[in-house]
Amino acid sequence: MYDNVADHGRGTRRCDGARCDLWGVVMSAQDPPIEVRRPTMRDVAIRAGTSFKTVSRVVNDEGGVSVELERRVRAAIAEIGLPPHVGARSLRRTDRRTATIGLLLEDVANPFSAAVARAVEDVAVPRGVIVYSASLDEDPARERALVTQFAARGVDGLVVAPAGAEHEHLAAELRAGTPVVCVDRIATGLAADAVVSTNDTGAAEGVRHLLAAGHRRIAFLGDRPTIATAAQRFAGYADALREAGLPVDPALVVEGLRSPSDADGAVTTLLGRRDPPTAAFTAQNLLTAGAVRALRRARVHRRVALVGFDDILLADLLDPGITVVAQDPEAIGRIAAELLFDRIAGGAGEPQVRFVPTTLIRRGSGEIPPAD
Amino acid sequence: MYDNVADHGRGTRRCDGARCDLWGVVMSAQDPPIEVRRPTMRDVAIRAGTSFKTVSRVVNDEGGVSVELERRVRAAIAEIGLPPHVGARSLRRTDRRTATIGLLLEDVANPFSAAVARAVEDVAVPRGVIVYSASLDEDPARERALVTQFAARGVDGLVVAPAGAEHEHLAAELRAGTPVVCVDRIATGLAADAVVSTNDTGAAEGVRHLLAAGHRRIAFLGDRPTIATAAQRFAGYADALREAGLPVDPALVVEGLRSPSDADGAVTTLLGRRDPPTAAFTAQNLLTAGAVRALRRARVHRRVALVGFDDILLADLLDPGITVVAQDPEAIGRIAAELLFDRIAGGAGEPQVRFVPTTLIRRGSGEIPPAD
DNA sequence: CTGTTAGCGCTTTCAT
DNA sequence: ATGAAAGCGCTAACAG
Repeated sequence: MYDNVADHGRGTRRCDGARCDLWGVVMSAQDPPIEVRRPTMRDVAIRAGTSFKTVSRVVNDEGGVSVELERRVRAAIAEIGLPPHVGARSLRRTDRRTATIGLLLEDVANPFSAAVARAVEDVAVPRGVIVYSASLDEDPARERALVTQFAARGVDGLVVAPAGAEHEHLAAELRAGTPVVCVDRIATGLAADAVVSTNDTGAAEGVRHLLAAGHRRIAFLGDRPTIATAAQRFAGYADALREAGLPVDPALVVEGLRSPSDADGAVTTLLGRRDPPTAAFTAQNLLTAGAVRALRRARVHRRVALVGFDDILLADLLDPGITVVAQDPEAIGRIAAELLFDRIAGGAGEPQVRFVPTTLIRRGSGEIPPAD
Repeated sequence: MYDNVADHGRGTRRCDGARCDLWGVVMSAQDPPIEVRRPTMRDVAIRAGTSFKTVSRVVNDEGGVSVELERRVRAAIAEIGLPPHVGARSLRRTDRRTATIGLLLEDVANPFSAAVARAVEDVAVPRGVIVYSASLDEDPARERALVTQFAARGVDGLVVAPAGAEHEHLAAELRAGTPVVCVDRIATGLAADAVVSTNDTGAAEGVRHLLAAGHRRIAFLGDRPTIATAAQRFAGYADALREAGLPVDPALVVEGLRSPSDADGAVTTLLGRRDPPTAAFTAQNLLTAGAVRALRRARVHRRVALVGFDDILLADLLDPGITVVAQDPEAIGRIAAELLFDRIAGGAGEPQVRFVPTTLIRRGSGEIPPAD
């Protein structure tokens, strides 16, 4: 919007040209709102025949107001209303709180992110705190811009699933006194709390499950390895193979998959090989969906085993049901929000990393034995 | 949080007891942030050897600043930074804009709501506007409280999927000059724009599809009829039956279902009847999931036809695939956000209702002929 | 107990 | 072209 809402400082880009002064300078006068100004403490004070400081005292339960005056003030408020003005309050208050936090996730439309968002909200709202939310799409520039936007509105804290490897903008927030908690991914080098799934051991458990069924040629389908979770899940895959004395066959590892159709294509290619894998491990929810699609199309969904990381709705109703390493996004979101509010309340001490365990859910696809 | 963030006015409840003064009065002094105060225009001005008004001019591209001074100001900003302060700016500005909107949906974790949220964000963020989001869970009191919270932070507009039938709090926002756009549901009696699916004709199309396959005993499974969308979808069901000259059999209509397991139970009960339905129409995404589960457990998923309203991930991979009347949540969110920004920009004129068409997607479950 | 004054960071208005 | 002063709505720090 206004070009100066952008960060003016330290090299972050300013107004991006075309979109400057977007909403024009004045509001159109057509169809004017019936009531223009919301009542303020001053209005209430006049109505109650007192000073606005007294109104402030009443509203803040500061005490030291006679019952009679308080009664009059409350009556005035009941008549004309007194919507709180958090911006003005935060401006003057020593703690500068806005009762607002920012939430930055990969994509609020992804079921995992959405569940995390809901859990964060459920911790925040009962505390009277409301939540900005935004999607990053793995774009570090977008993350920086949104952190700036949130900071410009004085959020009390940030919950972030960091995109990319560079976290100086988050470190700057920390330095300025805004607590940050990472979810889903640990921001390496950043002194912030983090709440993550047991990605490596969870993935290893899933792959071990396939190994136990007798598979030796297990494909790995993952997102970009620059994404920490993707890398950790691959590490778990590799660990499990190593334990079993098997090498990681690069021909069976496909990374950098960004969508269900990417996964679909990758599986289709793998199945076309001379010696195709007898099982696959998909390292993310949407990739699992894509893999299932490919297996069905090739009509091998009852012959090729599949274990997916992260659960999906309806996965149990497919035939066979999809065996998954389920995460617990509600716990991740809840714990992250709790840690954040601890820090906002002044909680000190070393940053902590909380691991939320995954659960292997056997539903059929992971129990298919190797065909050969 | 602070008890006075709650609405002080007009009977809305104040501090709810236990949660008053939540975060304590002062921030703990342990582990103090390295840098306490973010730089302001005054700091930059001192550094540049000018007045802070000049800094304001530079930052706002107001013009009327000599090139030399502007250079110095920009240099100072580059050195010490100048994070924008939207709260302070909005306080003084005539338009009072905060470049912030509020989004109130049924449940941000529901795939439909989540897709709407993402679409709204994608319209807002490129405009430099960020989004508060919250879930209502069909609770009108929660809606009122959250609208108050949003208003207390000076949102420029609201996108709401209203819970309940009473919209006075939204009317009050409208009167105070804050535009409101409804999504998913029309708020009757409220002079606000709305963007909704063609619930009645869409549902009718789905039911007609079952009738065309020869079904005469078609069950309806829906949410609470007090929810406008649920009522409209039922109306579509009834219309389609009426067109076919069939009565609505109350024994086949189950409403008030709130969860997948509710739907599961209802279908199981219906199947246990002497003359069970040969087909079912489920009026919401999660109810469809529950119904599928029940049909599978009873092993009649290939004998009893099913059409669901609203699409679900993986619905195409089930066996049979689930025939759905798909909504277009991305379009709903995008159009709602566009309408909202039009109003924020001063767009006048009568409130408009935009209908977003649904699409029947045939996948198998809806094409099963009646068994008898 | 009550009110006055100052000032948060910024834009507006008005001088210069 | 530049700056000083006022003030947005509120809380903090002092009066009385």
